[in-house]
Amino acid sequence: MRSSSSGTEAMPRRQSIVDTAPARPARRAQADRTAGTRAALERATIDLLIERGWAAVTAIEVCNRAGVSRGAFHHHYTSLPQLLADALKRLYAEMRDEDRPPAADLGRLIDATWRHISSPRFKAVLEAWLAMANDSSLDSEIGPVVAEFSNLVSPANATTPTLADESDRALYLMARETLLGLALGRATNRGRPLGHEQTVLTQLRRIADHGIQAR
Amino acid sequence: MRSSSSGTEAMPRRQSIVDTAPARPARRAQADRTAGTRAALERATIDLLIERGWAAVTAIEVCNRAGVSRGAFHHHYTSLPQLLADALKRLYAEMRDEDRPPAADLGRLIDATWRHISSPRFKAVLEAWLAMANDSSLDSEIGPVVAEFSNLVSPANATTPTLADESDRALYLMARETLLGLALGRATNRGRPLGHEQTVLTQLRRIADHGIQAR
DNA sequence: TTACATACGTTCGTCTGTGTATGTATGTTT
DNA sequence: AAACATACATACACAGACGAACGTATGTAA
Repeated sequence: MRSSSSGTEAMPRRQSIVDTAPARPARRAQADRTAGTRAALERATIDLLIERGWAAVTAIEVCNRAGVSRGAFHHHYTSLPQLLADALKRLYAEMRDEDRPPAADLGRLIDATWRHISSPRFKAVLEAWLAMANDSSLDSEIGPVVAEFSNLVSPANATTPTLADESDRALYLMARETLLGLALGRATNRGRPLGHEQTVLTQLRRIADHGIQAR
Repeated sequence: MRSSSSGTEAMPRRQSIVDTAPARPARRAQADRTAGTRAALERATIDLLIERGWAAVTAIEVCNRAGVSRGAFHHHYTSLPQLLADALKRLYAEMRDEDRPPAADLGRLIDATWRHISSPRFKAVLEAWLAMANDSSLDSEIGPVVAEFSNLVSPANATTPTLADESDRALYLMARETLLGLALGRATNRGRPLGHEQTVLTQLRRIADHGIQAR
């Protein structure tokens, strides 16, 4: 519900100058309550998404976990997908804030990508991707947010100046898929790295560092 | 209901020799019906799993798609997870039957793995993996089947004689993760390959063919 | 302090899905 | 052809989840 304070839009006011400076410096406590419960709900949503998958994210479960009533939930969000969308937005914002300036070379770029992908929170992104592929009606509500995620960890990065070199670009694209494979392995292993993860990572790093040879 | 019925069969029969050779060569038609509807249900299950994901695989949907009644379904399977398990077993059998003798070199081994992973049906495996990670109670019913899948496309292959060489083994493990990343990309793209898939595949093949160099 | 807006709680009807009878038809055996 | 088993259908009872409607409490402005 937009806070377009009542009446303002329709009738011509005599002293409209007066409220041109609403400058409401108060309005804090309420806003804080709102921010608090919204944060609680959205965090509970993401946690649930990571721990038990998309289908388990039900309004009831989220509310229980966040410690708020279903009424409170419905006061802040019109529907469950709405909550999902906002929760993913928050997650995206958090992950992006941790982002560092663009990496200088291929190795560091891969490291940066791995930093994102290896986070436990990345499972939430996986779940969102799958959910969208499985139910196209979600596209309208959470599509835009998910698209932003793809930018965080995506071939779009592959156009950065760092990858001007064509073969570096191909190498990065490949590395990204490898890392996604590892993330998938973690996701299907309750977040724990698989046994061969280190082997794969060092192999990948070696390739990134030394390029390709004929043997 | 056990047929411990009225006396008749309890009495010693005069020509009991007659039924000592039951040798029922008939029993065809019924068996065919059974096989037919079971196949229909299991195929519908897999199709649904691929198209709309784990959560969408509901008994009602499966029955509608297979064109059988819910009663028929419950006649053949005690529960929905039971059907899922049998459907996955069938899928596994199909994929394994297409398997060829072990590849001779690293490149062919990667190709063979990619043949499995790039199949549209692989999305069903992905869904099963995620579902099991999200709901541990599924472990008892579909856990064993899913474990067999892991054998089809897994590091277990990495112990084949073909990969006696240690660096080949590491390379294969990495390649497998890369391919899984690509499969994930297809799954989240409604089965269509992503734009950079070919780039990644040729890059991967080049590495497998030529090894690593210092540049 | 009155008047209102916002935040939250509770109850309700509905829908979808599941498994359990119980009925009926079609094979199968003797 | 009678007796039985198997295959399938319909009806029912129940559980979980959703959104709407309505109630209450607590901040906020006049």
